[in-house]
Amino acid sequence: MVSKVEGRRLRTRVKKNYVDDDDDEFFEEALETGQKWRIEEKLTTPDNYQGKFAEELTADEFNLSYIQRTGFPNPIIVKQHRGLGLRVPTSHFTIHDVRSCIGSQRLIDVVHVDTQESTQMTMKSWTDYYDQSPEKRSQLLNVISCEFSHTKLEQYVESPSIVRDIDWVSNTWPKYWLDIQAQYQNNLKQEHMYYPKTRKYVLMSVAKCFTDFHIDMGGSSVWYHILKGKKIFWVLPPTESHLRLYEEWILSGQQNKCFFADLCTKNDCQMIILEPGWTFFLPSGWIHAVYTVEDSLVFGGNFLNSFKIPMQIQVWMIERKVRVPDRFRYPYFIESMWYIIQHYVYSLTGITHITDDCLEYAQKQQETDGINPTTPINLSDLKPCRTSRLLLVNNNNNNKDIEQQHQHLTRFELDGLQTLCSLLRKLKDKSIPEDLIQPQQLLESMERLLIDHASDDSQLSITGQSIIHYNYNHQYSFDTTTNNQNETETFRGIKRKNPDNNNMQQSSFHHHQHHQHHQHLHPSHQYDTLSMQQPTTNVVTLHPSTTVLLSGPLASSNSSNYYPTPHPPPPPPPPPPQQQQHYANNYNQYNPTKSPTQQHYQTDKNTTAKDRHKRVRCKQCEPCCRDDCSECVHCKDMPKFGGVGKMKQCCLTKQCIAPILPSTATCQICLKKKGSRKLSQLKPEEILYECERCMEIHHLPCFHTSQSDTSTNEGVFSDDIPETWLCPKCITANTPEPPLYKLRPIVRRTLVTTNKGKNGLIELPYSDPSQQQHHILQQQQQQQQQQQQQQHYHMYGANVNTNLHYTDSYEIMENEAKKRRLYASMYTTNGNIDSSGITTNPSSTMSNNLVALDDLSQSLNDSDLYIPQMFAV
DNA sequence: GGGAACGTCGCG
DNA sequence: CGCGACGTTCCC
Repeated sequence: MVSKVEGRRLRTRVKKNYVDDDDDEFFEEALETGQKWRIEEKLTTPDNYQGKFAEELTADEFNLSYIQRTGFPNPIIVKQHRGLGLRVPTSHFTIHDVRSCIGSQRLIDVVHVDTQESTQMTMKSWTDYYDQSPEKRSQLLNVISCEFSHTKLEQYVESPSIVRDIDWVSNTWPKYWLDIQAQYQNNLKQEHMYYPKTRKYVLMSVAKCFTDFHIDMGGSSVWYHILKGKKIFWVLPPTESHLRLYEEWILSGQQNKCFFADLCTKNDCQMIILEPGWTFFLPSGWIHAVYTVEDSLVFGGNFLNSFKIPMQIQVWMIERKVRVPDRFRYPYFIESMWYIIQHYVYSLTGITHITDDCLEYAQKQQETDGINPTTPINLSDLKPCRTSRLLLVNNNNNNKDIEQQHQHLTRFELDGLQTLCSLLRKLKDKSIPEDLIQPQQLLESMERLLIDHASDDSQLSITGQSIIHYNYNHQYSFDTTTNNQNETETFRGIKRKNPDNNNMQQSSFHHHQHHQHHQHLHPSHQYDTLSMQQPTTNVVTLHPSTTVLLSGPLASSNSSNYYPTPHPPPPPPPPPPQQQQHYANNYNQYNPTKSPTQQHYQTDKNTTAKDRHKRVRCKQCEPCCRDDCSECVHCKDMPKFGGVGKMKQCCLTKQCIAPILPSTATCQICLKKKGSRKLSQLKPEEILYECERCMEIHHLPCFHTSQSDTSTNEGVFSDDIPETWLCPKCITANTPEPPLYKLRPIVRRTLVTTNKGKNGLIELPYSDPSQQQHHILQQQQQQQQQQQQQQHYHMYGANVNTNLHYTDSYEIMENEAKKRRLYASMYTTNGNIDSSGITTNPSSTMSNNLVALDDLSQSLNDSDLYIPQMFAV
């Protein structure tokens, strides 16, 4: 332990309130005497970090009422996540599954732990690195900023419902921007970010990774769920003195000389050890560092919320002051604030400041999604208007009604919104979203509302209900408990008269006609701080841990123009650009309006359903082997969980990662069926490959016998989907990539297990016996005394899936690749058996017509005609 | 709600 | 082991 931080004098002096940046002898002294600290020392001296901040709560206790009551002041640990509304895979989920879901070719930001600098690599390279034994890893690499919204992985992970209740993005950011993002997500040439894409991160860290002290961007709060591995956090509350000290520490640029927590007293910092299965919540502004004890897989997300506004703004100011590059700051921070006041004004008065186009788009989406075909508009989309006290008085309501209907705001919200309004006033017309009508009037409305609510009763504000809650992902939401009862009364006025008319002349969306729609754009809208420049990197991923990068190469980069300008809303969103793309990119796009494993195929209008080749679940991957979660919308509909069984859809957590060809799939040449044998039991020449473009299915020998004329080209095998390639024929013909919106669905088949436990009993994961009773009663009412009588319900047991064999999706693909190499070594291009026999060296495949994706990527470059997108690294 | 695909079981 | 009847799952 370096003595400088042990000295009492230093600790007492850090307590002083710093007034002047330049007058900081203490800090200089600490840095001068400092030398590179060693993490091992910090790990073995937990006594130095004895702060008592973190609270351990149950999932039930950490609810919205808790936040309304306390303002979420301290870190929270929830050890049993059941009841949080959190959805995560089982611990059998691996980073290879992550790779299968987000794509081998996906670029991810990787932190070099030694320097805390960040570079990019493909997901494939990352898994190769991770697979090495710790001794063989030449350096410590850490992935902490892989945002996976709009990929296939999205469906397996859902944030805790408390987060979704209060998160600004989920609740107030116009949905069409999210939809546009979804369409562009997998275009590697398209880097725009259309909303603060910070909701779902996967963190993959090998043992001994360390992330130095930092504050999450924009003062965002965080949730983490430790799926595997163990993490150690050092956390410090965002007090004035800590923040000041932190600022200086960052500006000193000498973080490696000094372990930040050692600048404070032992009661200022708490060391928290997080175990697998735990969920951790860190409030806004907390200064923290993280150490990874063992290889770990963590899911998490960053979110802004209305209970932490002053701290969010303070951190935003600090970031400005210490010049954190825009790309590492919370994107659209100011725009988010405009949207949140828009939402508050709307929720409290019923007046919307969002353009008609946006609302119309939301309405159309509802219709096309078919979520609620009988109602023209999603009711959770547009909350019933809460009547403000002022309006009620104006409407001559009596006092009793007023008090009953008045929506009380918490002190945290009132103070925060006050601060927020003053900031927006100061910024004048900067960074106002263009889809806001009359923003200055909106700001005034918000300020008037704050006066109106100044005397709100903090007790009455604890409602357990979120004022801003909007169920952003309705169809795939975990909890469907937020149904609105007040629908008819509130929304009777909502109807577009001229849906085809692009000119916004109607004001029928508004309950209060003093709104001037034709002035829909504020003349002085500007995007000074966020105007778009052509970026130089591929996929934008934000670094939630901003400041650790300050000393890196990116710190000096001019990225002030990193984010795109949000254009006026163009609903419906434009179709994605028609570019040639390799399936490695397309396949991992997740289209939430379709079945979650439907990203594989193109649609051809000329082909009928009969011509299509369907896919079935592999029955080996982690999701295939799970039990029904009992909590998702599909499960809740199932009769065995008390539902009516109308949806008849597979559990959302059980969507197959690596769907395979069905046993009825037939080779186009020899007409032989695949049969019921497992993929692993097939000989190399017996494996069927389906071309992702022409959809034809062949055995490799059959293909090469029949296609000797195209032998100059090589097939490209998928790294992510079994039994899939891009056939040489399509490469030669340069068959165009079908547009994304024509992606063809696949069919999944029978499950590998039923949910019948021992003795045919069904296990129900109820933690509360009364809830269980309730469902049994429901069941009995619905089913009468039919054959259901022999079904008994048991508490959820710990012995889940004990007799199942999980196979890593990577294993499946590796197995396939091995066989391919074997095949390639045995057969020459024209299908004759090569007398040289088996070759184990993979590089020998280069001499054949079959190469793995990676081999090919080495032999071609950007200008190659066939699959240019895959090399966009 | 139809119906394809597939698992299970009994029979030969 | 192959076959058909039957039940289940779940895409459409």
